Amino acid sequence: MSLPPTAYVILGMLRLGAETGYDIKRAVEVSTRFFWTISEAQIYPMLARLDKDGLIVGHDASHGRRKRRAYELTPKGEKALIEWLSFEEPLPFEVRDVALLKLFFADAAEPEAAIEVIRRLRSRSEQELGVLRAQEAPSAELAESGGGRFPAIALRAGIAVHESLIAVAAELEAELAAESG
Amino acid sequence: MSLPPTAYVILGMLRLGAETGYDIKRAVEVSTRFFWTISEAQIYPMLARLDKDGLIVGHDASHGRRKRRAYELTPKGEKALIEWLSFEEPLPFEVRDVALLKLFFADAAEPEAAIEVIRRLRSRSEQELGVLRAQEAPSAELAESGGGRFPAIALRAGIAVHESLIAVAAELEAELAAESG
DNA sequence: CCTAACATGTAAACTGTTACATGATTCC
DNA sequence: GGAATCATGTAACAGTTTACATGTTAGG
Repeated sequence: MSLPPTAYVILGMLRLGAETGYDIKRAVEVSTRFFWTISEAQIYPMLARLDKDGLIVGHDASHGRRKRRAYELTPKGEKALIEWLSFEEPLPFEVRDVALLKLFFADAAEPEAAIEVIRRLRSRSEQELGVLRAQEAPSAELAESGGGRFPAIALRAGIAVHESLIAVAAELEAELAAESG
Repeated sequence: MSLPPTAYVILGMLRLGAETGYDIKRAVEVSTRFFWTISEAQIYPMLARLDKDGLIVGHDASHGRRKRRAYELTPKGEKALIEWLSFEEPLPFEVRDVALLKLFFADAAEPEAAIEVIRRLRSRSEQELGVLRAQEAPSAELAESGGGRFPAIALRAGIAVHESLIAVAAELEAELAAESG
């Protein structure tokens, strides 16, 4: 019974305290989306499947008339999560980035336009960095309250990636600006 | 007439000297795949479409009995490529990385298993770095022969990303080893 | 002679997103 | 009263990959 990474995102988020599909969605938006995105349309069917497979259990937690279904990990689900963490498998690093793609082909453009391509790449990464930095405080809090230190650590990795992209872009801008006078 | 990024990969590669679908496939494998992958099954249909749209022209270039179809950019195609480079659009940085995902959820594992997760992440990025570094010489050559400098520049960005991931992982390994040691 | 590389293409399957549909509750 | 947030779910669509199908030619 092998599960897609999406399933482990859900198991992992339930372990970190999320209860509903909606909780998971919000948690992903501010954390794992930097290295693994999942959408609503994947979450709800996957919750149903994991429940059916006995990795999680759901119960009705409606507030009055408001529908709400809360889930928690079963021992079997926790075991599956832990085993996945230690499972040896290929770990491809897949990136889709139009900004870097444009940089690669920037020889086709005029020098000024090429510099602009780099500027936009840097600006994009600066924005991403801002979002990531805004998560530093909440995830440090989570770590101190005993909720786990690794979310903050993974955040550090994401920050490092964008910082290095910004550094390369800034260097490049200086180089190219110097050339064109 | 808006085209998917895949179309620009093809236009860009033709501009850099590729002639056939096969050429494009090989070029992508050693270059753009680090920030944008495309497969055979996308290349050939897209070549046909771009030809139909007048952005490229194909002619038969068979060697004896060996089928071969060579394409080149039309002025319209080159214009489309240049306009795309300057086109303002959102530039999402999408990453799919199981290694970072496991790092995020590593609190569920025993400390030693968590360190192993980091080691594997580092080892993965070291391998990727090796592949990227192997491209430095050929892409520097391309730049010196007047074939364009930006492929080498984009490579620098890829190298920087993995170097920063390796640095973070090494730091982390030392931190965690000191704690458990 | 045989293997690797050259070369083109398609069908089926799979994955994932966008948009839609629906409605309750809380806060201003 | 209205907007934002909480909350669940599906259908249609778009994009991508895998596997298959086929054949040539250069080099060891």
